[in-house]
Amino acid sequence: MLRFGLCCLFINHPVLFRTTTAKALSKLCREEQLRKLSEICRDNACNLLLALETVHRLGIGSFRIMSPLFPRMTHPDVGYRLADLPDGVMIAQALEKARNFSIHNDIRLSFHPDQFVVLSSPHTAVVSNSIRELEYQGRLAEAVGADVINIHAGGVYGDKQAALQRLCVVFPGLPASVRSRLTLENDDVSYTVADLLPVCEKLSIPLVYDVHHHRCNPDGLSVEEATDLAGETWRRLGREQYCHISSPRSGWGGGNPRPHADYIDPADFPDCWRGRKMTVDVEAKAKELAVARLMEELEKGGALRKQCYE
DNA sequence: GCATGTCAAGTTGTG
DNA sequence: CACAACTTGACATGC
Repeated sequence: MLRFGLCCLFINHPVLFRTTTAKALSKLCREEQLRKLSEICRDNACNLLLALETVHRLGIGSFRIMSPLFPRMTHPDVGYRLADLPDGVMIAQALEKARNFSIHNDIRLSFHPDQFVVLSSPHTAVVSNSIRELEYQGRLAEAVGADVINIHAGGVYGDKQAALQRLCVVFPGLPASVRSRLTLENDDVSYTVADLLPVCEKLSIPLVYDVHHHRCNPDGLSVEEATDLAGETWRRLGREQYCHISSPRSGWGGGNPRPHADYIDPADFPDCWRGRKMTVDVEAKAKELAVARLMEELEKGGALRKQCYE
């Protein structure tokens, strides 16, 4: 019923994603740049399939694809298109293989653009860069068959409603590949589930509920209420709910609860999530080991609980 | 070889 | 006002 997701990386399996920097690229002529990028993109596209095979073998049902799968693709100086790369065709075929594998084995795929993608910014340059990055992730999501591109609502700039309004104005101008996949996630400093629900309703997009962020940045809703309200945004679109879980590195008593721990404390896993049909991304530094341990512990806990009742 | 500093981008909160 | 925290490890550089 519950499907667990791994975020981007492995710590115990030889699946490595390569990258490069704009600075390093800028020292090369265009032809050399494209040759280098082509190799990296080809390796990463092949490793994506390896990553999916590995999560499938581990019994993990979802995978978040790292944003720089094709590094610096939207960079103003060194950006490029797949068609520009010597191995462009082979790379597209590798993505197609990853797509077929995920469909055949029911592995749900998602993207999570990082903090630089801000649709609520009052600065037009920030917004247009964000749109460019989203377009890139939209094309990628289409190619590999990912159904979610999840972002935060961004900054507040002293007026939350005005910021959310800007986001709403930008949304209809996004390409269909992005609009049909875009989701909003509650964050740990600014936007809560209560803040985002009206926006998600207005735009007809789902809300990704991060329970750790909710605990860091509460809004009066209980975990169960937030889960149900967020769940409704998925249900009415006929889609499977998506949530995030993590545990605080240094516990909940004092200190900063925001940094993520290596593993998930099963006590942080909401009881009301058990047995639901949904995807839960595990945001933990021990990566696939943390997903495996959480799955084990929940099974054990479930069994123990059952014994208690009997 | 190995250690260390660097990396496109935004925003907030702290010192 | 400047800087670290978000999060993050691979790459590039320099010894």
